[in-house]
Amino acid sequence: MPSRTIVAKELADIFKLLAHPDRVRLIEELGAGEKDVNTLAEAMALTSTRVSQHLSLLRAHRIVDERREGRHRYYHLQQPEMAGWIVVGLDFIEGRMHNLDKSKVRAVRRLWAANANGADRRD
Amino acid sequence: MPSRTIVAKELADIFKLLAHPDRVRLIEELGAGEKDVNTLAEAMALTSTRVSQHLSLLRAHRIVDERREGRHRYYHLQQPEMAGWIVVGLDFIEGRMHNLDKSKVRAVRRLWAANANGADRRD
DNA sequence: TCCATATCTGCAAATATTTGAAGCTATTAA
DNA sequence: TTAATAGCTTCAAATATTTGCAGATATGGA
Repeated sequence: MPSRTIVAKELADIFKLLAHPDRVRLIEELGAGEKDVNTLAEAMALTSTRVSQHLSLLRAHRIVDERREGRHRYYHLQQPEMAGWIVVGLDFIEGRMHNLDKSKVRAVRRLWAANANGADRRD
Repeated sequence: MPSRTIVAKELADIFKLLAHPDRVRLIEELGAGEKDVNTLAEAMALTSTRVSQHLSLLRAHRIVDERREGRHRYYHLQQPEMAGWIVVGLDFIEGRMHNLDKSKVRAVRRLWAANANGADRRD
């Protein structure tokens, strides 16, 4: 099988993992640094079970990794740059939205970009 | 609904469109400039029906656009930068592959990056 | 008419999502 | 030291969705 085909398949797999709004948000939340499951669940207004399921999928594909401390599990992105990469993707949805909603996209971009910067500090 | 939620949903929709190897390749092919359906079908070793269906999906979501000339339809990316953005995504799959396959990723990156440059020339 | 492409049909089979209940493990309370 | 609790994970099962794809037919230009 040609390399292009293999690589396209792998890329498609990644995109499949990102093709769920909860998981997109999860990655952006983690772009700001590691967080435990409950913190994520609260921030996203989801049950922790659901968050845990998403995380287990992302973990299986090495998108995130966990660190255990006491009875908490802190998750972080294996490749922190991924959060920033997704933010770039916002450029492509801006054109598809009603004018009224474009400002929302820009607001979210600012929010998420700030989070990513937070992760860069690595303090 | 909070902006973050709306935007995450939109992003997830884009990722869903990209979550098919044929469509990833399609976008990379178009990253090199506009092409008609048959050219794409040959390059990708798919039936033109198949290619046409993928394109119609991408068209419906304004990822690509067509230009008719005689009985041909030439397709191009609405946002040519998208091809380059996807190439950046290769960084994230490199870590997940066996060492032997990493070189394949790099080879494909060179190939696709060259195509994208071709598109920049706009000649 | 022929060619290039689109659309329609229809379905199978895979696939993902979601929820509740049950199960672990580490801490805290008794 | 045992029992209770907190924080998560995992399992099971119902459901929803999809979505991928082939083959036949339609359309519109040359």
